[in-house]
Amino acid sequence: MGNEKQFVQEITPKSQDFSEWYVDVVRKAELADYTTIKGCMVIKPYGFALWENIRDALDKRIKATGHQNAYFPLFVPESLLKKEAAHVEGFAPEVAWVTHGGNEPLEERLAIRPTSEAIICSIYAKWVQSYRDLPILINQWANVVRWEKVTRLFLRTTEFLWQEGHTCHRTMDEAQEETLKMLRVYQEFAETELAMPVIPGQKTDNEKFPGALYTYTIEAMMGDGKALQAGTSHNLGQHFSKMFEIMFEDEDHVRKYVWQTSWGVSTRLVGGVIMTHGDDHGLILPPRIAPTQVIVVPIFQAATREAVVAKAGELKEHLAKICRCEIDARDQYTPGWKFNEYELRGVPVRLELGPKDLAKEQCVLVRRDTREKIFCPLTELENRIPALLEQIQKDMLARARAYREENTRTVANYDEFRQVMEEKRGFIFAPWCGNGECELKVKEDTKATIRCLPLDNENRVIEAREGVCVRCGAPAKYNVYFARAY
RNA sequence: CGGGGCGUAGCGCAGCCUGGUUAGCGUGCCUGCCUUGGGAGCAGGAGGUCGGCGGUUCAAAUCCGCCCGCCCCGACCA
Repeated sequence: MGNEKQFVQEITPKSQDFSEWYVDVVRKAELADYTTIKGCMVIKPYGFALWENIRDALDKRIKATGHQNAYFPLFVPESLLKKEAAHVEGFAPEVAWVTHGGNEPLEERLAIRPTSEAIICSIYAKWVQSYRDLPILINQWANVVRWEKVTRLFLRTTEFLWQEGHTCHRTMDEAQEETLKMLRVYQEFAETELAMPVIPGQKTDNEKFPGALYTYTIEAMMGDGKALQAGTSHNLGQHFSKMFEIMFEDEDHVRKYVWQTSWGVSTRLVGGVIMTHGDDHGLILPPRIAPTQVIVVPIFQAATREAVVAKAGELKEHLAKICRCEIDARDQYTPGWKFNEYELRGVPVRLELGPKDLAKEQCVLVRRDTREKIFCPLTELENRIPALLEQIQKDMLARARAYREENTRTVANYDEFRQVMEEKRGFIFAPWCGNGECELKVKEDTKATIRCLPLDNENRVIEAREGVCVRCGAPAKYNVYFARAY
């Protein structure tokens, strides 16, 4: 165990410095690294494989709900970006501009998209003529650029990858239905695939998207008790359609503006997965998105090498048909080294096979999440592995949910609110009067913001029937989640 | 963008205060032997514009100035 102690020193313990722990894990698990460009990271093959799995799982859901993928330009002419006032105001400080083409100054400078509402709306205006053209249900996977002052690997980088859905509808009700449908898609996706429990809710006016009528969010709790906005879905109303003149002639011969939505999640989710599940040994990846689900580590001496490696290779070939399975038979690394390496990388299950196992026709399975060892007859592997992966996925979600519940508190008064936010962090579920000024004051006092107004099963914001605002004492309108956020 | 910390081999660091041979240590890397059930051992070897630019000096990793990057804490954001 002395060796383990030494190894663990390579990663800053979570409890000692969560931020350092996070950076250590990202870099040592080879998810990403810094580059020579400020705020821009390189997503390394292992990190990108993880992102691809996340992307593919979500892409299936986006298509299953009737959307099609398309691709729009990277550049947004300044005149387009400026059309929607709140929108341009919100994004102005973080827009990167292209001013030259080769050596020639451009007549009009081009924004590199911080988000694509402007460019997409300008094109939708040409596509929509009749109510028969609606709805338009399009998604794009793209990179966007936001000139952030403070960046963090995956959580906030200057350039990041995401998907952005952009839809047009005939009525307000239809747009609202779409907005909430996609919010629930995000929730189901986060919980099923990422094992990341989230709270779906509505953003306050202070926190909503620039240009949106309503913004909805899924909020997750990270291992340090801070909140992560893991996805957003906006009802854009007619703000953009009016500015970009996206109009259709309805059945009643009246020309009307379309009702729009947009919704997105980004590579930030990778950061969320790390901070939801990781421990002092490194990453813990949910099986459904783990690039490698089972790593086979053969253990051998010179005399047993041939037999063990042959059998291990056979097992790997067999398992590769039912899961993402790899083998590491390199002999320049000891088994112990490999154990630590694959734990650091968060591989859900390790399969050890040594001479003793071979004699008994069994192997050792080790769960990454609990580090529990399980002896398994080789003949049962085919059944045990899928069940074990499912069990790990389920347990990870349950564990994350339990952690969130433990760290979600109610408080008796504002003094206690401040104390909890200072000492324990986590979420505070508290009554609020609905006044934005009150919200800002809380932020000033405690750095906590209202993460969301939670929704009931009918997707309605839950109104408070009793109680008074945790800060001002006025009658409460809503019960909301407060937290410090990433 | 303000306050603090850091920047020396792939990674982790010492050296800097008090300038002076060929810049060192651990680990990793390469070669060979040997090993392999929780980051093994021995021998040999390669690897550095000391973050960048400028200044002071006979002489700068070391002193001074400016800039860049990363981390932490605050103001803004997926």
